[in-house]
Amino acid sequence: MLLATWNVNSLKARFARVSEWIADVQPDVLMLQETKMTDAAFPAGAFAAAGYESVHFGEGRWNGVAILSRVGLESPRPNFAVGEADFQARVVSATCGGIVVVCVYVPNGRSLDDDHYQYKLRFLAQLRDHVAALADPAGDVVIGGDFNIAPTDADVWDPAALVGQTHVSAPERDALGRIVEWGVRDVVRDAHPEPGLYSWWDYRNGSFHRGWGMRIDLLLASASVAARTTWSAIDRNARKGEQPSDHAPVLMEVAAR
DNA sequence: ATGGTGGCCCGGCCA
Repeated sequence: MLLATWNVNSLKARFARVSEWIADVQPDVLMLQETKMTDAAFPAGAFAAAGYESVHFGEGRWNGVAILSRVGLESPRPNFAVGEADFQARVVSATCGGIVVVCVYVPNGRSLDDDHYQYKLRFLAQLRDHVAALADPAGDVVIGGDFNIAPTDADVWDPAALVGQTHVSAPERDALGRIVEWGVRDVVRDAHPEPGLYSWWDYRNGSFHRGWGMRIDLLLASASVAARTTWSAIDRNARKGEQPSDHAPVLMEVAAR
């Protein structure tokens, strides 16, 4: 079973590229972030024609998350299962092929002194509680998405350039750590210890070609899924070419139980 | 590295 996550930075702008990528890669489960569309605008029919059930949780201009699956899609759930509903469309969950799939678009944070950064930290705490309410760490769970956090300094091109900024600060890394401690592993990092592995590059300054990237899109799997993960990768080729997203898809292959 | 891009939608926000 091939699972993937991709921040597409507008599904409307990226629909052709996403469709081509799906046809080429044939993922069984695909988590999308930043669809930037309403539920009414979500092209569920086109995905159904390609063999995928889907659930979309959108708001329109910003955010928006979705799960596509061709191995079944049960118990679709927009937003958080515990606490107050988030005011933005940033998390959607479902069970696909026996795996509890949580697709998340974590707030950016903007800057450490911004209210949005405090929102990011609250969001991460609630995400941990959400996952704990929906799933058992002894079961099959994958939390995938754009976390807007580089877990360690090995996940950024130049740690010195980012001191004092979001994505690398200790509080957000700790908040991510509390999700990991609940019972998931960063399967891409487990398989690829080398530095220079990134999933996002700023559109500005030729960052992609200069290698100025960060690994902020993650696939976090429970122990049983991680143990059956046979392959994982970041498809940086998808960051090339005409009208790319600023994020690359991240993939993992899981053997049957 | 503090913005030279790109998405929303059409001036300004967001990443």
